[in-house]
Amino acid sequence: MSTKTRQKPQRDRHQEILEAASRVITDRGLAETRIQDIAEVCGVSPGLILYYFESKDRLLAEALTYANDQFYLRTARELRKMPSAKDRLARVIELSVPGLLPEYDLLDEWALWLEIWVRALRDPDMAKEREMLDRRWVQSIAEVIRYGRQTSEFPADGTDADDLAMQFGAMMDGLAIQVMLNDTVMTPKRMFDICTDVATRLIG
Amino acid sequence: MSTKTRQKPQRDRHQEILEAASRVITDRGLAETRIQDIAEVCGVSPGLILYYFESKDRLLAEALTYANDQFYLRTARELRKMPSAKDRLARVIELSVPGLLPEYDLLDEWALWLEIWVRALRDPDMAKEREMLDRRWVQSIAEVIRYGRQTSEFPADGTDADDLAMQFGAMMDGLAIQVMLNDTVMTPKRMFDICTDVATRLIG
DNA sequence: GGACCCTGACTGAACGACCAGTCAACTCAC
DNA sequence: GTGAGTTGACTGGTCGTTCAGTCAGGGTCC
Repeated sequence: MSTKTRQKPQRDRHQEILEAASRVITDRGLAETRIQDIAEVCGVSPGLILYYFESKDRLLAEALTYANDQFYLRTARELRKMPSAKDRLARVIELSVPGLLPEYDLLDEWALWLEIWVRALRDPDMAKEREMLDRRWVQSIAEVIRYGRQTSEFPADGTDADDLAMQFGAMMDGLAIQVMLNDTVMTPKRMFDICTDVATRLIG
Repeated sequence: MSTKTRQKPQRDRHQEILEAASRVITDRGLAETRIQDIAEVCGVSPGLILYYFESKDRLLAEALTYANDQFYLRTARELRKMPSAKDRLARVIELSVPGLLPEYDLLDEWALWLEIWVRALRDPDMAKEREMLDRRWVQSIAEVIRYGRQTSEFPADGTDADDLAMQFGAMMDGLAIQVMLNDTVMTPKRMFDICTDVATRLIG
């Protein structure tokens, strides 16, 4: 919508800074991220960053989960619109393979996960946050399974949907790490094939 | 326990520093590791660290893989001595669960893996090194499987041993991340049970 | 055996680069 | 005019790296 006050009130600086920060973190890595870098991406002075966030540390912590949060919300919305459980599952797999879909920055998403994990090692708050993000994602895989069993697309006699989702998710995490790190053997396509194959065998 | 008498030609400073460095990295994290910290653990001046290593960066890179290398060699030796393939597999699982065995510092091993991954994201040399370490480990799982099929402890009609080892290894990686990060649901015991269960179903 | 020198491990003060966080001053919409 | 938003120079501290110098042991020559 058009506004006469075209500059400031419209622009959400808080969010803008979070986006810039997660951009810089994916590019440079958490440890090499400087306030100056974030300010430059925003086209703003370094002082302003500290005007909106009480410290660099807090900003980085928020930025780490921000991008993942956005990704989850987008994906959950997308999945809900698909009528077929098989399509939903296929989409989940596609979205879990780093670098498979060029239109998504899945490599970036995964790079942020790595940084979250490292930080969670020594920051209990981040550890809690990670668990929440992870649980939520595994939960939505489980829901796809339950949905498919309900619509009879998947056989209903298998393992508990939550356990299945958890094991399947763990395997995808492990594979994604290899793909993300440019493993010569584990290419995006290979990971996709493996996941599809395992899904067919375990889920339906 | 170290006396200030300087005469040990036996003492390998290079190795001593690598051990101190990986100790500090596991305690403080790669990003928070200072040369001063490493020097203190060695009971030595900061200058000496740079006397043995051309830069902090090189030292850290070496230290990251050093501990994992030691772990692998120790484990490979141990496995070779066990006559039963089932015992070997059980041991591999035990050794893959962070925090399960108090006598091993498995949490430390895994914390170093995380740091290796993050560094490998932007350091091609480290990426190559990681792939080598990973491949070696998966390979030794595959060998356990092949060994068990040879001794008829495992059924021989299953999937290709290398593929199996790779999928199984990936799942353990994913689960280990959760355990390592103090997930409330994924405890060491639960991971162990899941791995044992999956191993029984997939391998034998 | 002792005087001398050489080597190299080791020290720690000093340097300089870098950077998070502060703050006084400025802008501009209301 | 007020105050939220914004600037950018500045401060204080940290830390990697350098380097001139110390010191102990061993070799060599007399």
